[in-house]
Amino acid sequence: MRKLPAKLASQLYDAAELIAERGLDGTKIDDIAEVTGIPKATIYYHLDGKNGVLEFLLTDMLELVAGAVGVAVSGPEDARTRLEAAVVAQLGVMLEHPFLCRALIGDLGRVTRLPELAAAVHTTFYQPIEQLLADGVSDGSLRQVADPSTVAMSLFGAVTVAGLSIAVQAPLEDPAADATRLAAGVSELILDGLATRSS
Amino acid sequence: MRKLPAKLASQLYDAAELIAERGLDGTKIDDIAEVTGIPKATIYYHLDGKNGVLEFLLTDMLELVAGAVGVAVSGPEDARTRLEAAVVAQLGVMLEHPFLCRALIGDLGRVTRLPELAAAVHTTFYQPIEQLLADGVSDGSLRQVADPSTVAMSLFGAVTVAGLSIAVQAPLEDPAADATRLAAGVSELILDGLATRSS
Amino acid sequence: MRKLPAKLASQLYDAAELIAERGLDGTKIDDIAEVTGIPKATIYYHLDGKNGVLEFLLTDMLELVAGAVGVAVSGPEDARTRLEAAVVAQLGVMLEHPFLCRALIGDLGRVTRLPELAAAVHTTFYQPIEQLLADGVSDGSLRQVADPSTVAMSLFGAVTVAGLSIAVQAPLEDPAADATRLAAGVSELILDGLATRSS
Amino acid sequence: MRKLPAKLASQLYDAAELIAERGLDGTKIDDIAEVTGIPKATIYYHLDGKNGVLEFLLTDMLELVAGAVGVAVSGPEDARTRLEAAVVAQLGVMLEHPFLCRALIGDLGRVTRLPELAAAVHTTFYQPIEQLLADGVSDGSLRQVADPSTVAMSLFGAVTVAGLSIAVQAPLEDPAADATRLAAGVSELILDGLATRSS
DNA sequence: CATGAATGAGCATTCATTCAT
DNA sequence: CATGAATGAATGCTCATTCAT
Repeated sequence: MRKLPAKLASQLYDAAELIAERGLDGTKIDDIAEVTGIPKATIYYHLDGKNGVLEFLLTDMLELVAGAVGVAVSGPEDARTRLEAAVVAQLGVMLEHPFLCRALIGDLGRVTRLPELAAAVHTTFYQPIEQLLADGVSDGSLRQVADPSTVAMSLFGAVTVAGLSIAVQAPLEDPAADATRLAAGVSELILDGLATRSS
Repeated sequence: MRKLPAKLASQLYDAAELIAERGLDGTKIDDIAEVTGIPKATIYYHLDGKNGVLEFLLTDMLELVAGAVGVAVSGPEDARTRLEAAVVAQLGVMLEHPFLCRALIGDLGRVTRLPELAAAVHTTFYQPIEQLLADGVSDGSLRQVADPSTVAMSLFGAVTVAGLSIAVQAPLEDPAADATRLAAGVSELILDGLATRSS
Repeated sequence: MRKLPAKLASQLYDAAELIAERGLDGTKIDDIAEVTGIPKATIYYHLDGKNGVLEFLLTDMLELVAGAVGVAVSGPEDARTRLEAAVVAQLGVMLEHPFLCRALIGDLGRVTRLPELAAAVHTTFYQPIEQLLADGVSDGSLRQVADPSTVAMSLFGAVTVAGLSIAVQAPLEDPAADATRLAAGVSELILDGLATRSS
Repeated sequence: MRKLPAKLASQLYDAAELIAERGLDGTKIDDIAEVTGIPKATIYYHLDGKNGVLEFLLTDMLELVAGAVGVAVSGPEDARTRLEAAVVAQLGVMLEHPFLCRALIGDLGRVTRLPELAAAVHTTFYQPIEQLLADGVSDGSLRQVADPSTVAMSLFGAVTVAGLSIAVQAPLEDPAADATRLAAGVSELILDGLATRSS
């Protein structure tokens, strides 16, 4: 599992759509070899089998998300603002990589079973939210909730599912714009809630 | 694909854990035959192969969810109250059937590829929410949001992921209680939001 | 293997085309059940499985051939004339039952492996010819050949293959007429040979 | 379906007897793998499944026959002589490869269903005869017959069935000698016929 | 380094056959 | 007698993976 050459890496991305469409089990190494143009044995030479391909692809995307969200989260603003930024960041990456995104979710079971990926998913998606929640209580920009853990999970779900629902659709014209719009809708929900204010 | 006898149906449920744990592709028909006690050929006689098993199992759960949510949604109360009830209902069924639930999510990609299931998922989970959102605006119990479709999706995500995060854990002591608690946390988020009120 | 009711027998013939087309191994009992309209289990009740179906069908045809050839062979005429009549008779039955005929030949290997059928084929096709050859020498209507056994085999081949080549073709308009014409050609060959007479 | 290595090809011939004895359907790929010593998966790598094996085997034999008959047919002699030579040639190859020969006939139905084989059989066996018939009329060495097509078919049958009847028997001591003897008998029939000459 | 060739291990699916009613 | 339901047994084929070159 040496660090694979940039050229191969880029070719490998062509497999994401396949995997998103059919799942990893429904995708033969031969198929991957065909769409990427990389000989089957060469894939094996550089990566650790089929799971290795998925791992490579997703690790890559997770790093992207982690990076973008990391930046958003570590800004100087109050937690509420940073939360909004984080939502935009996550959705931005998701919509830029819809196939990877779908591959990740479509094979969530398998991802769960690959220890490294499972951990990375947790670190990438869930932890920053939890942190922001705590920060928000400290700086007064977010409410104290009764069950922060549940809320963090729900937040993650709210953002991710919204992103997915778009990612499943045909190639987007302008992913960045879509991400912003989507983020606005999601943020509205998670910040203000749905209930009407009695007063 | 005749309507399979009640006895077989009940036996078939014993396969859910297996599928949840390993994914459908990681589960051999032989394994299913073994844990359920149904001869392999008999499974094939009644169902359409491995996918058929999953389809049967999930269809069943979706009907359960649809039923429970349907009751909650069609009550006489205002939309906000019904929304809360729906959340409780969905989480209730999810926590009662954690394995089916995990199977559903772990193989989400496949579920998407099985047309009937995909449609059922949509009808079961998403549509009632969308309806409630509209109702709430009418009866004044819920805010008008800028992008109802995105919000509905997010809501669905918030509830479902929260439920899943619990379902993944070891067998629950008291699913009903957990569902109620979880629902409270989720409802708090989706109704009131996270932002502190300036006034 | 009781004597099966006439109605079933007639229905069973509808399976001949299937078997001719796909071979017995390529034909599922379910297929046979479907085209004949006889429930699968009923076929088993009356016949001895799949081979039983073939055996029934072919036995029937062999009896027909045996009968027709038998009549031709046992006439009062000289052997040469009776040989011609036998050729007409065999071809007549073959062309009347092209599907059975093709089934017989197409699965010749299997037929060979079913002892009763193998014997019946020998008795039906080969023995009468051998007998006529001997008769002809006695009554002076046929030449004495060096190797009667080989010649009998060749004769059988000449007649049968000619018949088959026609049977394979689309349904015949007038099987009897075709048989007569075909028989004339074959008889010309086997009686007069191809060589030009030097004197 | 790459051109398979000579070594494999030769090993594959060991499967002919099996197929001849049991038919292709009665022969498991595992059996073929065992007798040939070629791993099952390797057979699949080089050939197109079970049918592929038969196709390879028979194609090979047909080429042999075609070659031998081709030589006989294209000699400088008159058509009658060449016809005799062709008969010897065909029978020669048949008796040298009794198993292939039996496989061909035992699964004749299947052969018919494999387009390439069907065409090859026609080209190999039937066409040369038809040609010779025409040549013979031209050079005066063979009689003009009323229905050349039927006669060609019969000839083909006469030769082939005679060959088969021998091929079915246990391994021959001296195939070449047998072929010659057999050919003599067959040629006697097809050249001179059976009828006694009135004068 | 890269890869064409080869293969071990695995498994879903089929289907003939049985038998209780 | 006839048959719908059930299943034991069998097998063709796939595919991830290896390795010699």
